[in-house]
Order: sequence, then structure tokens, then C-alpha cells
Amino acid sequence: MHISNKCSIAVHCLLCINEFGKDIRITSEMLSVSTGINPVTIRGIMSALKKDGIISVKSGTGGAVLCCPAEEISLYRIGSAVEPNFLEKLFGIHSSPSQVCPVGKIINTVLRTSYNEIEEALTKSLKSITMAEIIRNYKSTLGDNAVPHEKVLEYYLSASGASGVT
Amino acid sequence: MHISNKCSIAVHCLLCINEFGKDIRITSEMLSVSTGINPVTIRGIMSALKKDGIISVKSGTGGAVLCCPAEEISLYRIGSAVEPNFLEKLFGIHSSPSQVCPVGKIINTVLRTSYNEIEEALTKSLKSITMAEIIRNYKSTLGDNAVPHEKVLEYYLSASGASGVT
DNA sequence: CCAAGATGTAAAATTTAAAATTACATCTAA
DNA sequence: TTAGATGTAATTTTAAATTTTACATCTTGG
Repeated sequence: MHISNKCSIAVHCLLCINEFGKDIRITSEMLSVSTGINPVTIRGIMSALKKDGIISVKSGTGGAVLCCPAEEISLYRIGSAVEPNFLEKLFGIHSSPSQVCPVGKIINTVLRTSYNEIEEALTKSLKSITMAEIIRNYKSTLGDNAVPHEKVLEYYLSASGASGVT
Repeated sequence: MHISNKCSIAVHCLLCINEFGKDIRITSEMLSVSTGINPVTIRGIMSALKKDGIISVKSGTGGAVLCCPAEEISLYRIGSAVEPNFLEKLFGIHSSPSQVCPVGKIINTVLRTSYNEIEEALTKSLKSITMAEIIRNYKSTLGDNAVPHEKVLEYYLSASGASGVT
């Protein structure tokens, strides 16, 4: 009953790349620790983001970097990248209505008309929110909770290998 | 990754009630045949619609009728009735990010800020589409496919007991 | 050049949420 | 008073997402 976690996980990863990418090498292992999601799933998501041109990942040695301005990375783009046609899947429609009943026969068409309207509006909102805004929001939410950067890097460097400290 | 089928099923049922309610008694069995969904699930959905004041169902003998004008039954109202808080559930968020990583610590808050914006816009579209519009859309889509009403009633009357002709 | 540490994927196993099934108490009117 | 409904709880089944396992391939430092 919801869009899979992939979009949220992707945003999380992009925030990490943006925040720590200059100081440490961002690997799927590191992102796995940060997100609490297993590294294979992370790699799948990274793959999708890469295919869409949002990030580039150095194969073999590892290390992901943003490869376009944060203003150009909208939630719509992220969602579409990690889960093609995610909007069409938004509203579930029952799959085997009676083909004898006039309502059953055309319910799919009728529903799609309304759902398309909604998806259009939704697309607009999703396009209006970009990583630039999310990064700003992250920084201001961080506020006083901000941990010294070295501390964080130390955590990641020691945790590489999934120590278990999460 | 999507809102459950309940909302679509509810719209289907409401269309049937509106279309055939004057001629035949709308039972969960009849709606089960029309939707292809089992009667217990239908009764659950009808219960929810009833609780919200959208329909009234005669207990015991059966027979559902709309009990408010179609203009007042929006998709938002239907969705909320059959699935409380369905919008909050829209975007999945991974549930166990690292509490040591600064991103992991506040990712939920950061995401919710953006998702709330989107949900607000979505709510507005969902409220703007009502059964009145859907009924109009149904009638016009029906167009020439329109089957003589008696045929349909005959179908339902004979099918009561779920004959299998669907 | 080659081994350690990454990515990239495929395939199978597990988990989880939705829906179906089963069961039964209760209601209503012919 | 009984046949045909609704109302709901509990269990089973099903389908989809995620994790796990496995392994091929890439990259670079020693």
C-alpha cells in the first residue's frame, strides 16, 4: 500500500554522498551501515541512480559522487529512476472485475481517468522538490545536533566492515 | 508499493450502488461477483463506508444505498474511510537507519518534511474528485457499450449465488 | 601481475502485508 | 422460524519486497 522504501533510501544515500563524499570513499558497505539496508539492495539502487545520470560510481574501487547539480535532482527523478512507472502503480486496481457487468467492464478505464488527473498533480509536486531543498532542510534540521565531522568520519572508517555499531 | 486496491474497489461498489441500487438489492454477494473480490472483503469495505456515513446498509436483509450526495463523496473521503491514514503510508521510509550517522539520525524528519508537502498537494487533488465526476465519466465512457438495463438486472438476479458466469 | 576489496547481478530464501477463506454470531422479513 | 443477509474474528494463502547467497568482473596498490 505504499511506494517502496527505495525512494527514501535513495534520498538517504544522496544525502550521505553530498555530505561525506568529499572526505571519505562512499561504498555500498558504508551506505548499508548508514541506512540499515543490505548492501545488495543499496547497489541496486545505486545502479539505477547511475543509469539515470544522477551519480557516478567508480566500479571496482568504489566511491560514488553526485554528477549533476542538486537543483536538477527532483524527487520525481529519483523515484522514476529507482522504480520505473512508480506513479502508475500508486493506486492499486482490482484485476478481475466481471466483464459481464457494465461497471466491471469499464471500471479500469473510469478509474484510470481520475487517477491520471491525480498523478499529474502529484508529478508536479514531486518535480518541485529537489535535493537542493532537501539538503537545505537537512542542514537546518541538523542544527545543534551537529556532530563534529571528524567524529563521523572516524565512525565510518572504523565501521567499514559492518562492525555492528549502528 | 501502492495504495491497496480498497479505494478502487470502493469506487466500483459505489458505482454499482448508484447504477443498480434502484432496481435490485445490492448485496455483498452481488458486489463480489461484479468486482471479482470475495464477499468478506467487500463487507469490510462496506462497513468502513457505512461508518463514514457514505452509505447505509440494511443489516440482515441486505441492500446498500448512498446516503449523501455524490458531490460530497470525494476520493479523499473514500480512501480515508477504507484505509485510515492512507496518505501517510504513501511513501515508505526505511525503518532502522543508523542512529550514529547524522544523516541516519534525522533522515526520517527530513523526509517527512518533504513528503508532507507532497501529501498536502495530493490531498487537494483527491478532494477535488468526487463520485459525481466519476459517475459522469462512467456514463460517458459507457456510451454505445451500454447494455439494456434489463439484461444487466437479469444477469445479477441469476448470478445471485455466484453462479460463476463472470 | 596478482590479490584484496569493490561493484554488478542473478537466483533462491525469507519476510511482510494484502486478500481469501473459514467460521460463526446476529439480524430481518417472508 | 428459517432462509438469506450482514458483521467480524481468526487462520490460511498469495504476492511483492527485501535479504541472503553466490559469483563474475573491475580497479589499484604492493
